[in-house]
Amino acid sequence: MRLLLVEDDPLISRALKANLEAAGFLVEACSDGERACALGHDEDFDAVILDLGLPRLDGLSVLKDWRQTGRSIPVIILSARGSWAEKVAGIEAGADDYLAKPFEPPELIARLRGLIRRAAGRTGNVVTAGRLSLDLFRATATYDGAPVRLSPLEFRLLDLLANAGGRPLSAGELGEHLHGTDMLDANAVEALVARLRRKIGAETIETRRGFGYVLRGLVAPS
Amino acid sequence: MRLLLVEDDPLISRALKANLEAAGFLVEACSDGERACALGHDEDFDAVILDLGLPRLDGLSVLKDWRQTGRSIPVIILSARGSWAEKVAGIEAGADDYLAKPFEPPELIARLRGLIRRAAGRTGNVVTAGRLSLDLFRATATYDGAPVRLSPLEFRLLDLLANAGGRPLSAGELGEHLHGTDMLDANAVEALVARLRRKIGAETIETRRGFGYVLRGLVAPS
DNA sequence: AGCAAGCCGTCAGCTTGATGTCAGGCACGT
DNA sequence: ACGTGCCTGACATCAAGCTGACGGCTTGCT
Repeated sequence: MRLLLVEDDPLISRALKANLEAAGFLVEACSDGERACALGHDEDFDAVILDLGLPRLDGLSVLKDWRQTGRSIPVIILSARGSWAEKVAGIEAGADDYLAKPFEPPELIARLRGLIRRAAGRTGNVVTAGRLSLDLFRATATYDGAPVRLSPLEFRLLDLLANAGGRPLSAGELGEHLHGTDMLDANAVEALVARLRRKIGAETIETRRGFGYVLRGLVAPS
Repeated sequence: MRLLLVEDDPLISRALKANLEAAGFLVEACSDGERACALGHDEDFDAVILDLGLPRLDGLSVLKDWRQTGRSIPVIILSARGSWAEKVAGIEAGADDYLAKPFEPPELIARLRGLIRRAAGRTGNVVTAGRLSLDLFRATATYDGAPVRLSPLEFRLLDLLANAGGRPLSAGELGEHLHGTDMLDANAVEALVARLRRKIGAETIETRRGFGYVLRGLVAPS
């Protein structure tokens, strides 16, 4: 988990960095708005902690710039001022969360985890659908956090559903894509689905009679 | 924008509801955990405002239940207690945001807008006709925001009407297009329409005696 | 090689929801 | 008022899907 910490007060920055690293994050710190803006564009972070009072370029402006150029990194805003008008401005600028100083590091960490978990569904190789999460790159799956052993076909089936973005895929379609050459018999797919359901929970794969199968609770990867 | 407001204090609930409605939200209020849980499962909301201290079923439990069963509705938690341990628990249970009482309604509204905007993610090609909306991509429909289960033929029937751009389609025409090969009996179409009306509201499909059927309040997709 | 384990296509029986049909009942246009 | 055209509740069918069982195969280990 790689974080960008943008905070001009060196004391706070250092303390926070230590805290976050202790929590297992990889932290990149920077202290002015322009550099933050550039880093946000050039590198990939799982989340950003953004202070509002910054030299050279205000935090809100940095955020707006990212959002306007399509960067969708999760951003949590820090501010010394606790007025709700501030918060509103931050959220409207596209922040994903807001935290007023002073705050307890554990809260920040919890919020970061929440943000990252939620953002994971739409970024990179991890897709979540309800209690299931798939790492498409490493070909692994977890259910309720516990790893699940999936056979190759089972995994590809889930992969297809996950990448369908909510469109129901019929047994026919699935069979076609699963078995490159000939179409797999529809019943074979049904059997596969049955076996999968036993592993990852029946509710995860929803049947839409006449349409096909859909992953329930899918966070669309866009 | 349809909201579910879960709050047991009738005073707060009423005031908040008024505020939110003034802000243009459609608000459904309920005051106990079990009902909230059921509503969250059965209907579709754009976001949920969830109080923690609830009779019959605690707010956190409600939230966990939703998350475990794959409901990914944005949830913002309210709590009288402002301890960060509380917040952490809420966020780890899957809340998308947290607000401590007392708070200013405008802040709640701003946060809600932020949440909904972020969750909106992918909408796809959606057609609306009055209180009905059809997602042609996902083959789903909602009526007043609540999901409606449609059979394949029902869905295709609506699809045809939606793409007719206001021209009335006779039972004969519909029967022809619906059943690729032979023409479907006109009465079969009538029966289909009847079933459909029971699901999506009688006023949505208008009968033009002698001409056919039209979707009322259709918004052209192109 | 010999054996056990795991993967996966096929079958057959069963459950459930989808849909065509029928027979009246209602309503609108004249 | 009257006669089509439309609406609908009930029913009969039937296809879509679900499962448990089985057996052929491949893989890995001894």
